[in-house]
Amino acid sequence: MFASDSWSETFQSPNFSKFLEMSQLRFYNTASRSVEPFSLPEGVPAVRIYCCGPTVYHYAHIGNLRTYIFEDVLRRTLLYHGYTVKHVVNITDVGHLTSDEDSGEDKMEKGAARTGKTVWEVADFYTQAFFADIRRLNILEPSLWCKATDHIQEQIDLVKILEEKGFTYRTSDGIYFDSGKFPRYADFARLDIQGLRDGVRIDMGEKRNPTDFALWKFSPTDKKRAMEWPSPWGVGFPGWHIECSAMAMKHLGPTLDIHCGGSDHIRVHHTNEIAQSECATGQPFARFWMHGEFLRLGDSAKMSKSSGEFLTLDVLVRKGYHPMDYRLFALTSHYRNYLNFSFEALDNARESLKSLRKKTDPLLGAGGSIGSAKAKEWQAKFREAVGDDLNTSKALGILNLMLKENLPDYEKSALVRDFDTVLGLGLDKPMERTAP
RNA sequence: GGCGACAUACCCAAGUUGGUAAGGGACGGCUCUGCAAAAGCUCCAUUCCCCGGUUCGAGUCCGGGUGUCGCCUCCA
Repeated sequence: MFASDSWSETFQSPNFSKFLEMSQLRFYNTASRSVEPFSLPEGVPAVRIYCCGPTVYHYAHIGNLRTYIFEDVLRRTLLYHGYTVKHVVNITDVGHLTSDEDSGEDKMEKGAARTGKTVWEVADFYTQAFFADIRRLNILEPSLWCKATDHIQEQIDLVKILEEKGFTYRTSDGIYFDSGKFPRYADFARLDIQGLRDGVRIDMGEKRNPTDFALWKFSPTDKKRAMEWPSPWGVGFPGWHIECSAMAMKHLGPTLDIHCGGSDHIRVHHTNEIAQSECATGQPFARFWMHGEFLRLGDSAKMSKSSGEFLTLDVLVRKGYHPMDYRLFALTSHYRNYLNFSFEALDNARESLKSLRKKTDPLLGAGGSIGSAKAKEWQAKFREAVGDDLNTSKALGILNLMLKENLPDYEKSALVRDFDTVLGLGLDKPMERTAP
């Protein structure tokens, strides 16, 4: 072995093994606050993913949609890396109150009051509107959509288990989870329990701990709720958090591989899901927790449904943008970073998609497969970028560079199709733009 | 007030374990048409909020400062 071998070493084993290592999927796990290699436990045939879905009391705004795009890219990346995926998303159509203190209004009833419809009509209307958004954004349908109101019995059963194991107590308005009996309660969100206790603003009411939450709420005595069910504890409705645990475990088993949601869910919702699920089963609830960061608005407008004004996909379409413009916009940044939304930025994305399509459309007719070493290299780069905690921004850069590369059209065509299985920009078929 | 995040060109944005700033859009220039547009080509950060420090070498590490934002109320 000569010293001059350094050149050939570059193409031999040390780097090849490094390449294999690098092509391993890596995801940021909120539970550990670090990027970890992802793989499936022995004997598990499919990746079990549960994503917190919409509360269907209003339209989804573009911030919500950003999270679903992130989850879609995750799903597509797992498929791209050869995994089978069992993906469950819930539709919250009952029990989500406007406050985590278990004292606010029911969002569904609020939606009904606003629109003059029944809660069931409201749920159906916004569920359909949500599905329409999902389709327009080219988001893959989950393996299963599940509605909270279709799983009332499962939720009651889960509360019963918690009751039998001594994790619950009764107050005048419901059955509560006693977070004081789950020592690891604060760990996931790294909560400062003492600080919460000291916080003057929290009105505990009959709760034993500030972090306790309702598992089952009793219907008010003075009026009849539109949605209520009998239970061993009295007529009422399930608390918001219990639905996710009940449905996730029913459809995916006691332990999930990945649980997703928006970053706002870390502190309360997911912390509560972990507490109630792990207390019920004695097993870890999710191996990976992945959270999408918020979209931010440049100035005055707030991404808050509560404020009454927010941007929906429909609004963007009415302004002449194509849903894929928004998808590309979302893909330009990393899902764990804030993304600043402005119409100037969206214009950028639109122009960017136009010029991208100018390069890829002529390739549409060219069939072919990825054969040459050079093409395989581009594929490996893309695969590594997207597998590195979903670095879509980098992946987009690779797409652009690849298109400039000197490769035969049939290979470029094959690569575009290949990349688009993850990007989901619809580059594999023509796109018509109605607006100017 | 408490806790936390972020700060890269006109805009969006990537940047593994420090090794000498991806990509996209806009703008400008050029080519071809030429009324214009379209299209193609090309240019575009000696520099990463500021000040110190460690280092042969820092956007990347450490300390301090400034700024923006978020959470502690509802939000994906």
